[in-house]
Amino acid sequence: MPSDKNIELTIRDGHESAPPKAAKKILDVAYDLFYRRGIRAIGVDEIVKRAGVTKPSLYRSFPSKDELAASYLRQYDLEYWERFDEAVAAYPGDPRAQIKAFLTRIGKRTQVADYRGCGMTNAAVEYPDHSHPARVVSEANKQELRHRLRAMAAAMGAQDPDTLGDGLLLLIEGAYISGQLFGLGGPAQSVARNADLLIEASLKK
Amino acid sequence: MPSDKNIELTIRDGHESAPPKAAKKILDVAYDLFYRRGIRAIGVDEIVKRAGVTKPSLYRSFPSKDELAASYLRQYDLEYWERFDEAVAAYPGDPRAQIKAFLTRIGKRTQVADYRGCGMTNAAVEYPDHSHPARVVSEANKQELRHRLRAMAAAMGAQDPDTLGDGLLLLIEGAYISGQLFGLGGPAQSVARNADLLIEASLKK
DNA sequence: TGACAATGTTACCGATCGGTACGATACATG
DNA sequence: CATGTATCGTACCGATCGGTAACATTGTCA
Repeated sequence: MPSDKNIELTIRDGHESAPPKAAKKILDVAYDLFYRRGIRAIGVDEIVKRAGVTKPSLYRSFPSKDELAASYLRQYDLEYWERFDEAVAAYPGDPRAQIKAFLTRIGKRTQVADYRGCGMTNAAVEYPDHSHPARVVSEANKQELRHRLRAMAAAMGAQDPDTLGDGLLLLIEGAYISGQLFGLGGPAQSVARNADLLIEASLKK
Repeated sequence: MPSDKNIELTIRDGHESAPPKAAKKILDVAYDLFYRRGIRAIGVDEIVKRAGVTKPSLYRSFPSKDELAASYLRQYDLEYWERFDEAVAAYPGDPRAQIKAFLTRIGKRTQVADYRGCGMTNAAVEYPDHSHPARVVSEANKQELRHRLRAMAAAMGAQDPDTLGDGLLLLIEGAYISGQLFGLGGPAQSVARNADLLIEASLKK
């Protein structure tokens, strides 16, 4: 589900001129394959074959497979915050409703066969080395998520905003993982309700 | 941290007689390597080298790398429920305290550099294919965890036991994942407190 | 000592891994 | 039209992947 916007930002840092058309096709295919089947599970040969290009084309646009994986995650990051900001924009000034909307959406997404969870989370599991290009992007995304959740917990008047923000983060990560572990009917479908219960219990009385 | 007990149960289904000594060394090394660096990241050559054995020895005890990975997870499963049952045994008849003890332990374990989360969860992320031998073991472990948590939620008098049990599962999975994502000082350290808040809010008034 | 199971050794297999050298081809601009 | 530039495809690289064949060696126990 990569969008067409901002592709150039994820390729070669956007410093070069117009990005080659092949690069977009490669990134689109890599996005789909990396997300659905895992980064380590996909070889560059399969990517170029499915993209209808050749291997040298890939290495002209991306310095390595690891960097291609990082580009995939940068694209994922863009779309992630788009979804997040949609939920925020839907309920201006009401962080509790924003969280509820975001988690309801996550809960729905998990209830589909072959749901694969969060690409960021999965990449971090695949690459425990903190210096790996893909993991760097992943960790930055999660740090940002933590910041936002803690800020929203504070804005909704939590007794201990950091604890509530972290609790929401745990529920979200749990939903990503259990969504792909249990499939339909799994625990992830209750993430929004559990989050709301936790919020209710964490507000200043 | 593989223990010496019950090894034979995870090798060749335990139907044969005494397990070869080489098999234990192989499984121990594979356990450590698979857990710390990931299954896909480790080749059989590295396993046999670190175990001080040869490749044919590995394939005499394990039919394939995939089955070796499954054996690793069966061993992990044994030790997992040992830890779980310890927490249960520490507070007989008090499921809420049992949960609290288990989650406190998880929270502590996550607060160490290079924490790698749950081997079961990680394996499921590495192998999205539901028919993979390693994933079969992983999914069975998670189903069992869900059963137990829902039963405990019912035993502690939750208004909606299935929702609370699933909520606890989400928090636990979130702790495993965020533990390896954030390292020291991450959200996982608050898993026990958040679980207790959620429990409090979920009990029949 | 004989017998057997377990392990070791060495060498090998085809497939795939990530990555590249190099010449051909399209294309825009003068 | 010519010329340079960028993208293309063919073919190839060494390394590693999971897995095996054939045979020598060890250790144990009767």
